[in-house]
Amino acid sequence: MDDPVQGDQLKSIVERIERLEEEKKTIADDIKEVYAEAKGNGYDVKVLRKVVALRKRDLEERKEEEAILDLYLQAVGETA
Amino acid sequence: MDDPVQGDQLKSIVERIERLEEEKKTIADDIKEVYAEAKGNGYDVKVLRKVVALRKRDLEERKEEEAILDLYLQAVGETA
Amino acid sequence: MDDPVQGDQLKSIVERIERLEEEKKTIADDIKEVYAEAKGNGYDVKVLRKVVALRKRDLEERKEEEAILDLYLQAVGETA
Amino acid sequence: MDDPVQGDQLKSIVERIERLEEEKKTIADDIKEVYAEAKGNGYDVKVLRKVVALRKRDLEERKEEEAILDLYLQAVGETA
DNA sequence: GCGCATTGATGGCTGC
DNA sequence: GCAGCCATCAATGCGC
Repeated sequence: MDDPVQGDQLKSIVERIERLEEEKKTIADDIKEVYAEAKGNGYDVKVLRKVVALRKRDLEERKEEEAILDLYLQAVGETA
Repeated sequence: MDDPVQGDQLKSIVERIERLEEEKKTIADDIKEVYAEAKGNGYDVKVLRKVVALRKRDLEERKEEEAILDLYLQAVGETA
Repeated sequence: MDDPVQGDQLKSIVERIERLEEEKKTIADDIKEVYAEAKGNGYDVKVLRKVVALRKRDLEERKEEEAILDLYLQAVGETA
Repeated sequence: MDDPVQGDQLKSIVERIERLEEEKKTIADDIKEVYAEAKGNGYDVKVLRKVVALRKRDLEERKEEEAILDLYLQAVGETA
């Protein structure tokens, strides 16, 4: 641990994470801005969020069904 | 609502949000990757997370203290 | 806080929670048993879990759609 | 799989699991209610949770110690 | 100030 | 038996 190289590696890891988290926060703020702007244009934010969530869910649902289909196929025919 | 322009605006809003959320997810995945890589190099992820959280907290406290200091300075007639 | 009645109330709260958590654990164990039994009868537990999860998701999806429909109706007609 | 009896068995398994999961959810909701009620009576939920968690841990540790004690007793030729 | 939604942490289950 | 994965649960932050 006192090895400078090890210390540098740790430092590098932490800094990479912090950098990425900043970027993530920036994007999260951008999203908030879009909602705020939409609200300013008369949209109901709650509804908007529902729409986005529902579309996301639909997408996941579709993926999920594919996954279970694959499982069935494997269970029946031994091969994917 | 049946106004095509309004519909397009709504569509645009939803798509902008979805685009941003994808970016956010990409970054979140990057962060996970860094942790996974660190783990592969023998670091304790739990500890790592604590370090990051602690630094974040420290940073926020420092900002908070600066903000308070600014208030004090203003209160005594100094311009920050 | 030193009021015995207050102390008893706290005790009562904690005990109610603990009782409920025990019940919850019992049920969780029952679920495990069912899976184990199914496995003993030749069922693929992984597939079983997928089936259960998928059905749950379908149900939630339906509820979600109803919720968003209600929101739309409210947004349009002012009344639920 | 096309055997009706097998199909019924599968159905039965899934339904038993779903029934149990509903019960589990009911209890989880009851627990939430108790916390909410406690909050309404002026208790700090966060602290309450700590209390419950601590007692749980204590209980587990006591069991653990008993288990170790049993092992010791067996090791010296005593029957537990 | 409260409730909600997201995010992070923990513990349990499964597969190797 | 252990590591990785997943589901659950607690905590924080945000919006109303």
